Amino acid sequence: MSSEQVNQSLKLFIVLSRAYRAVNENVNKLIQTYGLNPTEFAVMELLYHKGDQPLQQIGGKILLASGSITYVVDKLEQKGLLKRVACPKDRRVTYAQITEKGKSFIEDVFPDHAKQINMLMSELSEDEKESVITILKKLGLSQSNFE
Amino acid sequence: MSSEQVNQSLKLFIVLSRAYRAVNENVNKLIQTYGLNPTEFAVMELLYHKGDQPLQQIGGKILLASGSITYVVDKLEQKGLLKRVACPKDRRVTYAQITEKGKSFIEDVFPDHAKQINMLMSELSEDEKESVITILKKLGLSQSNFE
DNA sequence: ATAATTTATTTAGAATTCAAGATAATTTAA
DNA sequence: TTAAATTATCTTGAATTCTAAATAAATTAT
Repeated sequence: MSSEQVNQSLKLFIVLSRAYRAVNENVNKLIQTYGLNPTEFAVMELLYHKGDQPLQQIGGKILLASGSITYVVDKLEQKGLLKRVACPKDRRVTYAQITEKGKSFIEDVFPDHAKQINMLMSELSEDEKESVITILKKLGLSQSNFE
Repeated sequence: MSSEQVNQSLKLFIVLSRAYRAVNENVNKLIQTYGLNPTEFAVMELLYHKGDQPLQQIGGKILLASGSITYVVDKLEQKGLLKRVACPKDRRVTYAQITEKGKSFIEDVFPDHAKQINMLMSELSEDEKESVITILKKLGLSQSNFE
């Protein structure tokens, strides 16, 4: 393993971090204008696009500890954007389910949200996007080899 | 702007987020073994590689609010890894400066740290790394156009 | 030179997250 | 069947981050 190779990997890590944080900071500012924080918005997107979710699963999908899920779901429930629904088959399990108000919220906000994200990516050509998607997907998936 | 283009951008955002978070989670586990948290480690790396920094600048470079810088620098100062040095030319400014202990710490830890990060990137070829670096650099730099 | 504005750091308090343990339900194994 | 182990959620307390305001110094404009 050459030291040049190591340097290239370090550089990749730095560039990946900077790009993600820079994009994410812009996306987070967007989300704030909807009156939610990024975690809350992630939960709403998940429920809207993937349907009801056991609380447990939410943690896995948006990378959040179990205690934090309770907190976020409490807040969204207070805002009327989702409700807890007991699982009839397994009484340990609680589903988070989007409400009508929650559905309207996402439907109001999401089309413009997507366009704004497209704007943030507008410096890249379609081919560049395609190739980054392919390579980063590979990189992301490989990370479970190192747990 | 076609809806296919928007979908591609959304996909890029998701893949970028997942890849970053997955890699970062592995890197953070590494850093924990050194007895620092990721923010503290980032400050130490910055001081080691880029020399003394006005507190203000640290915030810009590792994306941290001014109040948080005070907190992190306090902790590193308590651990003896850096010290505050007054700027003689501008008495508003305080520099963070790495101590001998801090220098030894980084020198002990960094070579292996870099190798481990290289390992985390080992699923990608040199060419793939090169092309992601180029494209993500462009993406990252373009984000200031949207502030 | 003085007042107003800007810049750097710190303080204070709130929000968010995590880790560890508590509780409750289910499953497994003796 | 009962005990032990596992799984899901919630509670608690600590750690980390943010925002906004306070303080202090420097700069700009009158």
